[in-house]
Amino acid sequence: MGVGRPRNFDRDTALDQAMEVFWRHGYEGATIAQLTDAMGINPPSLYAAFGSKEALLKAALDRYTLRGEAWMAEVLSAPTAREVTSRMLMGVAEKQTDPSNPPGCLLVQGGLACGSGSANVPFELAARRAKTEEQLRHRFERAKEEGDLADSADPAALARYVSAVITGMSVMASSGADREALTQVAVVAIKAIEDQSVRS
Amino acid sequence: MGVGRPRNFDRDTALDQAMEVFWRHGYEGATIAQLTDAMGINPPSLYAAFGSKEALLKAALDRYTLRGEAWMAEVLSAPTAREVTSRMLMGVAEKQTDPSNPPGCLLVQGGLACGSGSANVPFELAARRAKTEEQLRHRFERAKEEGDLADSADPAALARYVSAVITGMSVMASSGADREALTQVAVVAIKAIEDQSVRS
DNA sequence: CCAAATTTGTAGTGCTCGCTACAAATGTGG
DNA sequence: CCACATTTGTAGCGAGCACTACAAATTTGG
Repeated sequence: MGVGRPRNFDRDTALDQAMEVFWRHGYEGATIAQLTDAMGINPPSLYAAFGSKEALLKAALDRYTLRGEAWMAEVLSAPTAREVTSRMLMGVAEKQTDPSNPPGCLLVQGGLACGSGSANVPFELAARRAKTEEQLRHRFERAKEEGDLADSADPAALARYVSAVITGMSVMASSGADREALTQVAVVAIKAIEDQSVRS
Repeated sequence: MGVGRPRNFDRDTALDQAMEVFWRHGYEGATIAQLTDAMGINPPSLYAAFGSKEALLKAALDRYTLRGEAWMAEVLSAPTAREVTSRMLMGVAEKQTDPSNPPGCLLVQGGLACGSGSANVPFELAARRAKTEEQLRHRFERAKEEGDLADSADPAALARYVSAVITGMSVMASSGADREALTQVAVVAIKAIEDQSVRS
């Protein structure tokens, strides 16, 4: 099997370091020098292991998604649309101000607008953000079938709304808002969903 | 007065072109070559008139703010907090999908995360976003005094909330959401404010 | 202990970046 | 018509970018 000199770094650990650099500086703002520095490797090792700066970003995004999957499953398993939204937004307020990570969300901080050479990075990030919205939409569709959301409710619109609030909170976090500020936003935002819930 | 060769471009017109480039590509993604191209001038003219790339951005931001001031005044002049929020969010849905501009909001697209050399650009943008939030907060404080918002309402939290929704809508717009999608978000978002309004 | 395979560290590559030196062009005041 | 002041266009500066050629180092298979 393993013929040749073995690599002396762990791929996933290095990826975590790269993730943090992209998170803090964005795709374009992150330089290969910063990345290799944080990852503790040299450029040839980076390119041998990941292929290119953009491929490294995608690998980091995959890992970012993976990291949140368990939490996301728990959020979606809440019994009602209101409770799903509450867990979601409260969790976001907490996670986006977790001091062990850069503030905000990598899928937003990574880059909304890029130079002509990296034009597809914003698309890539948008596509990944859309997945969360889609998961919420499916969950809200179920909530409507279960009679938990009002018949007049529009699951797609509600999912878009929650997704927009999450993104807004993410931007606020990245510009220094603390956990209390984000929690306040979450509390207000949940009221809009309560409004469309069938009271018990 | 005018001694020396006169410049043969209009400062504000050039600024509008620069604004569009920053809006579409972000601060870091916009190159001097793209900017001078769009502005129809050469680099020395740009630097003589504006000083640096970052100073050009600030001048463009000033103009961006100026451009929205009349609309903002009209929004804030609405009679109730609910109506202010409605005009605000509906207007945002419209403006951020106006095909005569790049989608989204320059204060977000300009850059949330930057490389180490442009670290203060995100701060500059955040400070300008905060001004809108502050205007909303003052308006909501007045609404509370006027008995239009419930005694239990927190004007600062509501302003933060509306500001977050605006930012979220802006990101959605920049990644291709159409006017209808944004309007749906606005409609849902307004319900959270209605919830804290004193019914008539 | 040698040959093949792979990674590592050094030291660059060509390119594009923001920015500017310089001289020609174009205006005003005397 | 002549200084003088300012802008313009050309051409290119040093720096930093993503990326890589290359040789030394380190492993396994025979």
